[in-house]
Amino acid sequence: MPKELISRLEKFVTLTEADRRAVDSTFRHRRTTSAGRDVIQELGHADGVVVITEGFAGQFRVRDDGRRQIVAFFHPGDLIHFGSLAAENAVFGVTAFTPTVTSSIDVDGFLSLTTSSQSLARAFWHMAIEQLSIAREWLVDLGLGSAQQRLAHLFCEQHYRLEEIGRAAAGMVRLPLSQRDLGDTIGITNVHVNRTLQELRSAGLLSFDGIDLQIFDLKKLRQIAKFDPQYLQWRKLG
Amino acid sequence: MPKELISRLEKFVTLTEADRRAVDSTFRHRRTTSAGRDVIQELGHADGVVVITEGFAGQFRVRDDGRRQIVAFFHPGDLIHFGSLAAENAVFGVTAFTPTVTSSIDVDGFLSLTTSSQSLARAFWHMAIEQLSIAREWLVDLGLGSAQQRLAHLFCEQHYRLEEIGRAAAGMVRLPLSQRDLGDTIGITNVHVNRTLQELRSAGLLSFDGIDLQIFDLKKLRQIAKFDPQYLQWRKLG
DNA sequence: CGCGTGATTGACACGCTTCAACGTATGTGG
DNA sequence: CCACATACGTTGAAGCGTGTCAATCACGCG
Repeated sequence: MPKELISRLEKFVTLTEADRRAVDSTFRHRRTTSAGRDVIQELGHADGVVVITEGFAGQFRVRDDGRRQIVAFFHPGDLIHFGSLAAENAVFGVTAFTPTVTSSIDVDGFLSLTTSSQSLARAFWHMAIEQLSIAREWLVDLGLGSAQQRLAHLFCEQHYRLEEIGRAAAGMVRLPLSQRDLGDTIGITNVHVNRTLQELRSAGLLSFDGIDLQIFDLKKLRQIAKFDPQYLQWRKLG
Repeated sequence: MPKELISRLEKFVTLTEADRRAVDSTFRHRRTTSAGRDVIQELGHADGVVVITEGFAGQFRVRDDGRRQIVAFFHPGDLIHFGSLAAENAVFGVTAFTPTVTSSIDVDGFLSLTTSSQSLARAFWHMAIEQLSIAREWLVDLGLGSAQQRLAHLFCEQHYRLEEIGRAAAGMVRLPLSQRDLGDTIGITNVHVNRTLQELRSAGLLSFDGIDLQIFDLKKLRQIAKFDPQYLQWRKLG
């Protein structure tokens, strides 16, 4: 089933046919979630290691006062949850921005998978470390960037990641996020997102309508964003 | 050597004597770094998986304009680098706030270690996921918190983590950070850190002199910080 | 057609930054 | 032992980026 996962793993290592079959036969529990629903409930009991195979989802926390912070975006092939490998309950929820398909595996099965093949172990480690790397890059962004810079950085990263998995065409990517969603990600209000978007638009850098993002001047946008994709690049190993 | 690492691993799983010996014999390359120096060079070539066994260090990025963002703090037992498990070069540096001792292991050795024992695999996975969890908690903090709340949160987390490894006594922990360091962590200027510290101090919540942090009213501080240690708590497995 | 959700705009308020000055402690070389 | 340098902490005043509040607009849907 999860060919999206397999091709992601092969970003990091070369898999044998046996590796591929092993992944294919263990990630079984398939589930679909419609847009607007939660794939993982915040504070809900969530077991297993979960991968997203189709759709677009975001990891978030909601505070008592209703304010929300999005801490990650997930595209096909991304691991969205590490189940009871980690805590009993999920401390972050995951919501589906589009209809989403996920596959999961229980933790013991996951550990068997990674102990049976060093290639798989290495590949899954890479995937986790990549997420850590992305989260820390976001920290740099939130800590040092202006609203404009943060928004540009977000767009650059999503564009890069979507292109990497073959979902970008001529600078165009699908990014179905409201201005509120964007604000909840980069830590500013939806009102200010609106104004900041207008700046980027009127500078001729991009167009964005809440669904599709079209980048006209990638080089300049990356400059504004101080976006250097090194944190998303890895050497592939045997 | 790395008994700090072993006791950290045992936060997550019960290790066998063989597991302990395996860890003990593989993490060998011992290195010391004096305060103020970098344990890992930003953009430098850095191989191996590295654990800190003594001291206090921070992971950071410095931008062209000289501004710095600290993205993680490391205490004894923490993994501070995943070497070529990840990218060729480190995209974040790690600097020593106190004299620091680290042990490292080459990546192949690390993978052998984790494929040889499911307990060890599970424990190391937990350690990585815990770091991911912390990074995302920081994102929530930076995205939603005021200066006061962020500073309080930082203090609460460091206190919790230090207490966990037996380095807190009666609300007192060693935290040798300048006001600039604090600001570079929570994304505000050193000037504003100063003012914010005064608020917390004059509210009778804590005292801090750049070296020692003494918390007088943990409950109220956590309330201000909206600090819930759940993201640092894990169930221990056989 | 009427409603709800999201986008847009304007006016005003405020938290934090910036800049600059000054204090204090520590260390160093003459 | 003093002169000086350096690093960090503290304080004040002014400016700016972003938040807040509120109104209006645009669109899709039942």
